[in-house]
Formats: sequence, structure tokens, C-alpha cells
Amino acid sequence: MTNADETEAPGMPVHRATELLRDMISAHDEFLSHLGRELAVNTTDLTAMTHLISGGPLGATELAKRLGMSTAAVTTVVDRLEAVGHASRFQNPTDRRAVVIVPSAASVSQAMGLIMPMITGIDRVLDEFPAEQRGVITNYLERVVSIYQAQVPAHAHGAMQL
Amino acid sequence: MTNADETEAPGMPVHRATELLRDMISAHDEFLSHLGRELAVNTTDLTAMTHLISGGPLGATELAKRLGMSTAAVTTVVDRLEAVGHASRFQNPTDRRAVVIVPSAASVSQAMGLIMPMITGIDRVLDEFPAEQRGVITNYLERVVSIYQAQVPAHAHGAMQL
DNA sequence: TTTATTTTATTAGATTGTCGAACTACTTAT
DNA sequence: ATAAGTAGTTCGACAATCTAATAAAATAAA
Repeated sequence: MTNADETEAPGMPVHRATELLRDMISAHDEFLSHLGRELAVNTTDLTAMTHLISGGPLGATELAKRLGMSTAAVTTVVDRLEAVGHASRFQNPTDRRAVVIVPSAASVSQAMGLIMPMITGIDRVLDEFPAEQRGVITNYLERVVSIYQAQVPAHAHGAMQL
Repeated sequence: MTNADETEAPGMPVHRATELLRDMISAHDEFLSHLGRELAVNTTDLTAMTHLISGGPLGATELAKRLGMSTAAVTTVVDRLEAVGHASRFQNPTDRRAVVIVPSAASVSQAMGLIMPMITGIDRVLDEFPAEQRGVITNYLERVVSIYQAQVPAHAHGAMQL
């Protein structure tokens, strides 16, 4: 919009750290795809599982909201998860229309077994740095996130959570 | 009806910077989805455009390789991009079987107009830090990327590039 | 309380995006 | 010159999503 001719692709010279941010994002994507492969589920179903794992048992409508899709689609998501034993439907005791979707213990621990080493590994990196350097890192990330948020018009759905 | 605040990630307390990494990734996902909305293309087609923009005009087979999909699927990707004027097919002068897919100038500058402010904005954050702090940040990200790469069995496709 | 409205989840039918296999046109190797 | 390989398309099938139309239950209104 604003700027005139820019024929230089995303590849104009940037700080090394900026490149690393891009590398990190693509490494993250590969991690998610690895996770999906391990659990034998597609992207959507993997995202559903992470919501079920971190958000506790959920109803179909709530899950639909979090996945940014219709409840009809969620019905099939849960069908698929049930089919491979990753989750089950239970009746909601306080609302007989509603369903409670519960991730299976085995699947939760399988997923956690893959996710936790990654998270703790990344978290421990910070322990390699003295406190005041950690502060610098935190400030930097804080600023980066705020830049992202400033550029994106703040609505819209559709992202992959971890 | 709507939940109170459920911002509990899988697991235990982590450094603030680790949380910010997660926030950044999800902000990035939203940015991509914003981009797709603006250019009126789906995720795959957006990814194709970024490859065409940053990788120069490509053949269908090469594009298929970069997108991690069949050449048959790429045929339809390019059909869609052509339909909305984001790209055109040309004949490869040195191989009469082959096609050269060229992104339209208007679409390139539209995309760049959205992408460049983000990239430069993020890159400029580093200018707010003195050189030795930039070094700390770079080291940190280097370590994080290496953790990611260590955890993922290093094959497989399927990620969104920017 | 009976009726009307809203909410929850499912099913049905249409659409989109992908795949693999078959095919055409061309290129490269023998 | 013939055989083999490569580039891209078309075709038929399938998976994942959507919207619209239910059915059943909860909630609000009368």
C-alpha cells in the first residue's frame, strides 16, 4: 500500500536474529507436522488434541470455537479421534444435549511425551543465560510480539496453537 | 457462558520468554491468515505466491517440490492463481514441455506492501538494542533453533514458509 | 404451565483441495 | 532411431470442510 517499488524479495539484508526467527518458525512447523505423524492425525485433529489436553475436557461447541470451524466439522473431528482411540464422547451430566469430549489417557501421555521435552528443552535454554541477559531476551520478544500485533488487524481466526 | 481465563499451556511454569515464543508463533499464524485474506487466496496458494515472489519464476515441478505436493495439485494451484490474476503461465523457451509460472507485478507489490513492513518492523526492533545485547538475542535464538532441530527427526515436509 | 425461543449436536448435500494413475508432448540417452 | 525419462495436464476418487435442515433438550416468556 504505502511503499512504491520494492522488488527485493523477503531476502533483503536483515539482522541474523531476524533470520533465526524465520528458521524457528519453520522448525516449529516441522515439529507440528512430526507430531501429527506420530499421533497419526491430521493437522486439525492434532490441534483439537492440544486443546483437549491443555484445556481439559470440552464440549463440541467450545471446541468448534477454538478450532475456528463449524460444529458440524467438529462432529467429524471427534469421530476421527474416537476412531483411533485418542478421545471419547461422554454425556454431560448437567446438560443432556451436550457432549463432553475427553482425550484418552494414553494419547495424552503419548503427546506429552513428545511435547514436553521440546518445551522444557527450549525453556532450559534460558537457564544458560544470566538473569540480566534473560531480561534482554524477554524484552526483545515482547517487542517482536507487539510488532506482530500492531500489523495484524486483530480479528480473524485460524491459527495453530501449541 | 464463555469461559473465564484459560491460558494454561500444557504443563508447568516456564520462563516468560518461552511464553512469548508461543505468543509469537501464534501471532505469526494470524499474520499469515491475514495475508491470505487480503490476497484472497487459500493457505496453499499463499505459500505458492511467497515461493514465486522470493524464488523467482518457477516451473510447476519445482513449485510442487517446494509446496510438498503433487504436480497435479500444482496445476490447480496455478489455475486458481491465474484466475484471480496473481500469476500467469508462460512457455519455457528452453523446454517446450515446461511452463514458467510468473507472479503478477501488481500482486507482488501488494504482497510486498503487506510483508515488508512486518519484516522491517521486526528487524528494526534489534536496532533498539546495543550490539552486545543483539549478540545475546542471536545466541538465544540460535540455541532455540538447534533444540527444535534436535527434537525433530529431520525429514518430512509440510510447513508454511514466509 | 404451556408455548416460544435458543442452544447442542448430528446428519445430509454441496464444495474445495488433494491424490494417484493415465495420458500427451517433449527431451535425453542408447 | 528407438527407448526411456521428464513436464505438465486431465480424470476419477477421497478427505475435510461448509451451510442448511433437523432432533432433542434447556431456557425464557406468556
